[in-house]
Amino acid sequence: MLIATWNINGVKARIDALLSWLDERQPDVVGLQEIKSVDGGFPRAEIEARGWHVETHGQKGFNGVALISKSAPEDLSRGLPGDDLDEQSRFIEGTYRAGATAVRVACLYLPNGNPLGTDKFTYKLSWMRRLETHAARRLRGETPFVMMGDYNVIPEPEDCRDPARWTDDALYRPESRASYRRLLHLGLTDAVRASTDAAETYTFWDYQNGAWPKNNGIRIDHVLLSPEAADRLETVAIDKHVRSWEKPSDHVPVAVRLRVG
DNA sequence: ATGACGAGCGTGGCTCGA
Repeated sequence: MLIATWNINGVKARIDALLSWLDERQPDVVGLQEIKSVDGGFPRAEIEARGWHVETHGQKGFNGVALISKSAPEDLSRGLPGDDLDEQSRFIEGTYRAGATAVRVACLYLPNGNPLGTDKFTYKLSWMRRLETHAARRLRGETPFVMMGDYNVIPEPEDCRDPARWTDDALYRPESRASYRRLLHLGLTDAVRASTDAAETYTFWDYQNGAWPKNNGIRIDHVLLSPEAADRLETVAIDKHVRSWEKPSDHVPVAVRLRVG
């Protein structure tokens, strides 16, 4: 089962790239972040016309997440539990079946948190606490669980080109990194780091200052696996070539293949 | 040497992102 995450940075602006990538990659499930669309504005028809199933959790102007899949999910849920007053659309989750195997897949867009010293940073940290609580609950079950998305966290110094530039950024603050480590300590496996120790392994390159041609990137899009999912891990890929396409997102897809059946 | 990002919203120039 091929499961992927991609911060698409505006699904309406990126529909051609999305369709090309779906054709090429044929994922069983892909979680999108930053669709920047309400549910009614999502380009659902073009995607469904090619046989895909679409579930959205949109919001006007920014944020928004979606799950696109070959077959329809079961038990779909929208929104991260733990705060009924949170109106930002950043979480969607469903169960996908392949033969005898069911996999619970969560797609998340974790708050950026900048600038420091504002409620945006406290929102990020409180959102991460809620994610911890949710992950702990999912890990108590035995269904393979994949929790993936744009985490907006640079986990380690080697996950960026120039750590000194990020010291006062919410993506690299000790509090953000500690919270990410607490997720791992629950028993989740970072799929990319389980597959490679290679330097300069990135998933995002800024549009500005020639970041892509200079490979000045950061690794912030992560696929975390429960033990039951990690035991099934076959391959991990970062689809870097997509960053060279016309009108690209600043993020590229990250895909894992799990053994099922 | 200079200016060098992009989407959404909505029609000018903000907000938001990382």
